[in-house]
Amino acid sequence: MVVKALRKELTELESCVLGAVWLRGPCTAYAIRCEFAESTSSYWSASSGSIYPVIKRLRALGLVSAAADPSDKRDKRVLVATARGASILRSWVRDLPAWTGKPSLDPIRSRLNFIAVLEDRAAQLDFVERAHAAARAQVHEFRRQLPTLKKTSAVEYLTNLGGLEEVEARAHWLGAVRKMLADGPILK
Amino acid sequence: MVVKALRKELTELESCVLGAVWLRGPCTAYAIRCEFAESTSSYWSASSGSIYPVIKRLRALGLVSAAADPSDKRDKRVLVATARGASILRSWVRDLPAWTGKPSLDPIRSRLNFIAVLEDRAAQLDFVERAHAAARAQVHEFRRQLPTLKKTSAVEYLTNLGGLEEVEARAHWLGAVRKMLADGPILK
DNA sequence: GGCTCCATGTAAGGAGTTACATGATTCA
DNA sequence: TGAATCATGTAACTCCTTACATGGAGCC
Repeated sequence: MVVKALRKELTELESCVLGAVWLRGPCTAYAIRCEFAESTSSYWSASSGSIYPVIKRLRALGLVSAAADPSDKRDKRVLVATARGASILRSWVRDLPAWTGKPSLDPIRSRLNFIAVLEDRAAQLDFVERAHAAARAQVHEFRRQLPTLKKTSAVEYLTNLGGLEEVEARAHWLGAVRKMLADGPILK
Repeated sequence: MVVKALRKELTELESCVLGAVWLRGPCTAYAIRCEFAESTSSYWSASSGSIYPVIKRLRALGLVSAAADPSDKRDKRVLVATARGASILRSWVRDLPAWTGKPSLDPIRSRLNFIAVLEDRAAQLDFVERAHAAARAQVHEFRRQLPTLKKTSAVEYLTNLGGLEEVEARAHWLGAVRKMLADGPILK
């Protein structure tokens, strides 16, 4: 395996796949794919068309190694993160780029910018209330699954707690938007 | 101008550009570009290489119309959203897809998943504390500029309030992570 | 005359998406 | 024996990115 130089930083997806291999390995690419698919915060499709090329790149960079499983007649390959892979992962985690401190791209916030396109108060209120309801539903979803995680894994518990607090904040904010819209003039 | 059919939904960027033209128009593509560049939540580079092709597509779809300014010797074109554009924008704002209810992709949360790669407690604590400090800095940044927005524009005030509440939640969460790490065992 | 800002674009490339394709294994 | 799952991949496409290219307008 020829190890290519890192011409630039890994993408978020590449880093997360590397992390998953480091954390769960030895395991197959398929297992990683399933984990991404089941994950609550699956912002990636994690289809075979994305995951296998990512693994290929990580292997070419010498960050992940793959060994064929002789007991399996299929093309099953067992992945492990290399020492170099762990080192790159470590600096990805540690060296927070400046943009990671900024708020994320919230699709509700994006849409609220143009709420004036909804011409009457009823339509604006309806929009805000549906977004609010969706946020509260997500809060309940997180609250439902947090207790089991608390027993299983401290890290998984904490990451899900982060998701919970984010959607709680969104729900709280939308409550304020709703109140401002109900009490004040139409937004334009 | 031949109007193409919408073969699928607009991307978030395309919708936001359409929204900006609808809101600020008549204006040039350059003005839109500047607005995106200055925006706090600029998740897009908004370079000319992205903005002009987007405008081109929106024009081809008949959502934005462009008129040459005879008083200007340059290739200056003044953009306005068409009625069809306003209608598409309206449904983009109104019809929230299911995924918009989910928590966003938080790079800190992504990294926390693999915090075990930082091998000693000091390194883990250092990571959490730096993320915490960055979040609090962002909170102060938002708090600083909110009062002026309150007077200027209700919508801009509300969207920035949303950003503030998100980073406040993140800061609060990282405080909890810090405490758990300081009081309990190392994360793995 | 040169510098900065206004203004519009193209070209090459990368990363991720959907859709397609293949075959072994396991279990009812 | 047939269906679901395990397992790996390719092909075409889209969108966005960086870098490059051009030229007028205004100002010192």
